Amino acid sequence: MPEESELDALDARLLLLLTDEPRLGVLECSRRLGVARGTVQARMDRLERRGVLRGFPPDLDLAAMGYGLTAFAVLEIAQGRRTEVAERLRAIAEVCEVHATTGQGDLLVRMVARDNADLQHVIDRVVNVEWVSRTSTSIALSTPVPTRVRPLLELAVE
Amino acid sequence: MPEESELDALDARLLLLLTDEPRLGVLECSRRLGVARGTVQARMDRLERRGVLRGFPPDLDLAAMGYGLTAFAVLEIAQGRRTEVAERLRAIAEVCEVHATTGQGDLLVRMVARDNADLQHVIDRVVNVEWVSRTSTSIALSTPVPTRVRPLLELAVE
DNA sequence: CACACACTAGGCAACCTGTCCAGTGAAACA
DNA sequence: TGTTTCACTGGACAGGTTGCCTAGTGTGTG
Repeated sequence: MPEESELDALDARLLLLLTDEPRLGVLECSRRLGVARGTVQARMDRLERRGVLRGFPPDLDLAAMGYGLTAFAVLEIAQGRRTEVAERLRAIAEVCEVHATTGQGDLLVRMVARDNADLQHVIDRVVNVEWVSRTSTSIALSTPVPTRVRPLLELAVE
Repeated sequence: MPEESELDALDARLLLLLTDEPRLGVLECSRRLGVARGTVQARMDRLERRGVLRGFPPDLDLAAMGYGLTAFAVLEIAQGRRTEVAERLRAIAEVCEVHATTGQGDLLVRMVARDNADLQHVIDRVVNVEWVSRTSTSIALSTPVPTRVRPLLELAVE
């Protein structure tokens, strides 16, 4: 039984369809793809089992929720304190994402805020976390390419 | 008619519920929240109209799809060429996200790759884009805080 | 006091879901 | 070559859900 972690064309077409119109049900998908309903159902089950398809979380627009500002911070932290720092960052609601990256113990943080005053406050909390030494923060002015997976799916369709 | 871009407690509880169990239908949500079905329906319609709720896109695990590596690049670009550079970056499938940030014309790029060789290839394509001057790239080793919105919703519940 | 508004509670037909089943073609195996 | 496995098709079924609508209630505003 080969690992087969690759997506075949049908998987990719299905995911592409769901990406464009997430509300579609299994039946409608089967019609659009020209396959039987059971097939679509089986594919979705398999994708979930394999962990490729995690689910269908609501896609929220933070800006529309009042969090119009996004900022990134690169944190340089004390040796061996990544876990502790990450934990403290996790406790800050406005911190939306943290990545540990190569380099001397760096963390890349994405955060949001309601306005400049709020952002100042959030940044303060982030950079004042214990064991954080040097930091450099920059504000997102625009997002020329919003988070996307579509192109990778298109590749998989062949 | 006030702007009212704020979420009230019910909105937040609904979104929280959908965040945890996205598959729930309107009826089930109404049961869990202890309100009438029509109310949930009305709230969801309103959230969509306001642009807060964009939809329910499939959440794909790129690692499970074979793209196990994530890298970030900060690009310094020639004055006034942000649009052109962004366009060329958009054409690269592995580029999953681009933000324009404060600083001297910087772009923050997130990209993925299948393995080290592939990553090398992707990075090359990104940093060789026209008008890109200095670049600095780092590889994501882990993600202590995966993309999340939940804490902000919890704040809104009060 | 009247009106608008949000919510509740219920009813209806059309549709979809989960779950079976039998039949087919192709690839893998002995 | 004959057999088994597997994915897919096409169809069936009951039960739940959706979209849509109506009527009644309570609250806040002018």
